Amino acid sequence: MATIRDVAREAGVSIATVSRVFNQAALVTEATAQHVRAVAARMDYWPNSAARSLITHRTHAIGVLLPDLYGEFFSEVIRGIDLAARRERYQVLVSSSRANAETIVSAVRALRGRIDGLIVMAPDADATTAVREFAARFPVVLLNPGAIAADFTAISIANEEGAYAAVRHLVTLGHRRIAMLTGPSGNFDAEGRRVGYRRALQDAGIAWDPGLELAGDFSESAGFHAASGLVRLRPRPTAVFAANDYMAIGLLGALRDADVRVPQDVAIAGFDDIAIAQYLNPALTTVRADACGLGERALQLLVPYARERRPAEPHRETLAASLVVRASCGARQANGTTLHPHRPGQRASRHHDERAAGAHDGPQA
Amino acid sequence: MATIRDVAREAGVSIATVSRVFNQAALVTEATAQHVRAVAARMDYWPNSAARSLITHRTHAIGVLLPDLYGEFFSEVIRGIDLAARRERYQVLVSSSRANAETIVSAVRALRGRIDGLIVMAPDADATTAVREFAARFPVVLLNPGAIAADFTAISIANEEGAYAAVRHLVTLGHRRIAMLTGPSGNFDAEGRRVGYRRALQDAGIAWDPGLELAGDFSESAGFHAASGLVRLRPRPTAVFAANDYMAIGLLGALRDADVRVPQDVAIAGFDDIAIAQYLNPALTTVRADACGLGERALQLLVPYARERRPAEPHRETLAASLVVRASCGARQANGTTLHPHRPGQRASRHHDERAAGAHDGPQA
DNA sequence: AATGGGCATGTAATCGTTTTCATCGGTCGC
DNA sequence: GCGACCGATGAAAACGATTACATGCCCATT
Repeated sequence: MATIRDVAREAGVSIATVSRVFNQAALVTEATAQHVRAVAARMDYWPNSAARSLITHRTHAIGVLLPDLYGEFFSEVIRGIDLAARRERYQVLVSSSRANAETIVSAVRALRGRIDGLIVMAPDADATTAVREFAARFPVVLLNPGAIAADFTAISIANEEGAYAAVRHLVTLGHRRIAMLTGPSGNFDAEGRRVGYRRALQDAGIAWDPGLELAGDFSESAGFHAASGLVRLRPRPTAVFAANDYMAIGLLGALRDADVRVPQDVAIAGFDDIAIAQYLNPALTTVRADACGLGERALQLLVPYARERRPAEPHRETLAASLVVRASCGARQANGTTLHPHRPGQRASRHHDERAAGAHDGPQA
Repeated sequence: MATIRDVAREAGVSIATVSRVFNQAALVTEATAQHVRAVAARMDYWPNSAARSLITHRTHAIGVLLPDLYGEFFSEVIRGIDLAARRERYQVLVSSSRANAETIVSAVRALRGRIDGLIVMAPDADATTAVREFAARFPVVLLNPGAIAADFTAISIANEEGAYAAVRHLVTLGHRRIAMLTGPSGNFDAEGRRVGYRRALQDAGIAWDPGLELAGDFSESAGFHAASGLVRLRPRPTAVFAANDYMAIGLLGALRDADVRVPQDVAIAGFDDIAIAQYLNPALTTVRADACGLGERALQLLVPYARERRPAEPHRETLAASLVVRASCGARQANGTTLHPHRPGQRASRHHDERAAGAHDGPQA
């Protein structure tokens, strides 16, 4: 592989000149520049990034730390980050880890020196505290952290408002006995959604019943298993708000097996609007969380700090989550499972149905 | 940030010794080593990877080039790669690009010097030729390339055998008029599946009817739109094999709107076994392609070459694809949409139903 | 004609490692 | 008791770029 020295010799200039040509930095005669570029192209030269980052202290790469590379939500987040990174000409180094503090610290350590900034998905307190110290002297943006991360730069989904909108929708349809299938305790998203659920009940003048909060863990099987507990409740709830779509899907499957009709016997709403939500039968009413946009925005936020390699200043942003009304709650569109495909693409194109009641419809947090 | 020099001074040894301690390479007294490690830990020292790779010519990172970061298949592939990379202590640099040759070349160029090896998803001829030259002098593993990539190291899904198994299943159920919803022309996966479809018909003594091959592009909307053409065919096909699950899902949605019953009026089979296939109504009979395993295996294959930085020797591997029988084809499990959730996890755990008829059941290719 | 300024280019120091080779005790064999 | 050897450590030369500073050169100004 040709080095800058080879190119310089071949082009009859000094290495400084070659360097300048490749950094469009300074004043080089256009003629010289063109000549150098031609020689470099002929020799198939490209600056060695290790040498470059050794002296500049910049890698032009950002790291992404995720609790686990599983499920559509994460993959959409990565897609958003990648999209924005391509625009900004940054490389993306992904690293998943079990969500415990220890592995996060070791992952951060392994990334050190390879990246200019870091995006961390911090779904619980453990993850947040693990990067706290690091973030004090390095550009870090957190995704969906809880309130404890007040001194970070962070961006989150409007969990509470989204959940509020979903539950209010159920209330509007006449439901009074509304159960919730919660996410794992300690998970910030899960907590936010639970809070939104309770607030919506309260605002509707419905007394909160702890017996109606069924414990889940965001997995399909949790939704599946929750069904048996659900149908045993007396009186049986007429509606269920699941903290995410996967659980709603599991629940839907189990209810079908148990011959409980949705939405006639029980209305169901989820959260996330994963791609298949609209293809379920009945199509799932859910809250759309723009995971891709979340990733994109996180990178945008990070880049200026990454460029200067200074810790990000505390700043919080929230991405609206909007309610998507479909058939599973029995709203007027109940029979209108009509799909409106457009935007053809490779493998999976994403279609968006009619949106209703944005998160902003809910009361201010 | 402390450098090796600081640690050496503080520990009262030379930098060579510190370096040796961190590379567990050579003979250093255990006492010295412990002391150095203690000092390093106290100073929060970690070797600078740029300096390291400048001199060793190794980055301990591998690149992943995907046509687009969209859809579950890709995200599962990345997950597999990440899983294996973590075991091998390699970092993963992901880079998506439109699948045309030009952007692939520029992506490869941007990755150069940052990675020790590269995994390329090469769904068509363009992508394959674009990396051909590069692969001659750099470790590259291709994912799902077509036959033209004979001189590469590559690993693929048994598209043809999987499709064969699916169509044979339909034949076994008594179907004679079986349509296929194809993938984009030029796409290797799509081609392989089409070939498997035709061969299964031929082996069953069913004449091939070009009118039964409906053009699709792997998107849900393609499946949706194909429905109208399908129901207009006379006599109407009694079964449809869709080249991937997304199209099967779109088709399912459209047929529901058109009041065509599945599987009673039309049986449907897909390909990929995406996570939600089992939750559809009816649950989708499909071919399980182990995307995660594909990614894992690709990394395993790549690592030895990456370590030595020598081009991979041509070697091809095929990952079996197995038929998963569910209700959408009306097999005996038709009413048995029972789910068997297990393996609870974060967000999305993946459940596997009973498998039947592995790809190996099909005749040898 | 001498001086100064600006612009293009070159020289050399530097980034933080790894690694070759030299050095230096100490032990062993005789 | 002495040379050979061996095992631990150190000194210094890479690796391939960036960039501060020095150096000419040319032209304009006086």
